[in-house]
Amino acid sequence: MVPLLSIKLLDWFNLNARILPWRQNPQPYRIWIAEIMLQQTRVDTVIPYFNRWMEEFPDIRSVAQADQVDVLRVWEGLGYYARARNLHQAAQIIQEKYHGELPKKPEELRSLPGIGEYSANAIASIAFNVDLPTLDGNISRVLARLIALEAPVQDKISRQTLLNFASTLLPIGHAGEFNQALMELGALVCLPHKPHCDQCPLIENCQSFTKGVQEKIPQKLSKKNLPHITATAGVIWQNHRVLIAQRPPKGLLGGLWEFPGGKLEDGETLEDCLLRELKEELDLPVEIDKKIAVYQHTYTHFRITLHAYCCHPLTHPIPKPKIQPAFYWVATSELSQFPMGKIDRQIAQSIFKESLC
DNA sequence: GACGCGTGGCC
DNA sequence: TGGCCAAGCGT
Repeated sequence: MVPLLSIKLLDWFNLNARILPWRQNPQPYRIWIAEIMLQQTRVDTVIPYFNRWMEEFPDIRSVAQADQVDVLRVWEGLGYYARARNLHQAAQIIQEKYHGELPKKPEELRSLPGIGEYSANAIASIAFNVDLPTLDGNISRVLARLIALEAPVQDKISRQTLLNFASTLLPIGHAGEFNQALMELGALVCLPHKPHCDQCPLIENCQSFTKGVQEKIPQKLSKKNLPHITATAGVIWQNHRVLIAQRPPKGLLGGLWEFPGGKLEDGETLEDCLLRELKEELDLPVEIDKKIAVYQHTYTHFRITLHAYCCHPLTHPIPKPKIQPAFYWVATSELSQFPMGKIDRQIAQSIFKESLC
């Protein structure tokens, strides 16, 4: 027996579902890639990345066989780069352990790097129509409003309550549509701010609307203020080439390339900071020429003001590529081949276009 | 369980 | 314009 609420939701979804690339041709591989890209990322942002990914990597084997630099290059700009590294690793595991086919069992999906509780059930239900509920930000908000859940949805007890509720609503044989319908309703109607309750197919079932508390649910957790750091980076020139370094394989912008530099310490001038960092990282004394630009950027957990300078080496021999940390001297025309975060890409663009220094 | 992890868009 | 996110995962 399918609850009336679920019937209304599925009917609404049939009429209002957006046409999206991964819905046009819902192969398990495409669903998997879409789910990973959509983690913490808007649909409009994902669409061009998804399409380009499918051109570069049409199947799991092509991902597994790719070099990490090519995977990161396609991912550049999408953020949370561990997703790309995990996708790459997962593709290789699928090749070796699952004969190149995405596994269907939720627990096997869950064991792959980058696939957690949400994604395992989302992929199993959407790609393989396994009858399982799942919780993401949208679904949690929609369900919490339906039952006027006052506790934060992140709480363990809340999550269990919402998952149990979802289970009672789940239409057997249609879990994939049901989960997508809840997410779509959350994305298009049951918005975090100013939800469009007048357009909602579930308005008669919504305890929050009845009580007029839909804007207060789900309860928001207070956020901490972001610390602010100042840093420097050097564009070091030698024979019409510049030096770029690869970041450590994990952590912030892991595996991406950057112009070397680092954080400003207490009582240090910007120039002192840059000279110290280049000495520490590269054992390279330089002359600082002129400032290129100052960049402001906000990451998830801190803000940064980065001062970029043109530099020239003072000694020979100049450093040669090593293994980890790797670094290269590259022509400005080659910079686009190396995946970079936002700030370093801006620096690379400006020195390429304007031939600075 | 808390924290680290990107970016672009919104008002 | 700065704060607040937006289809979470790994440690």
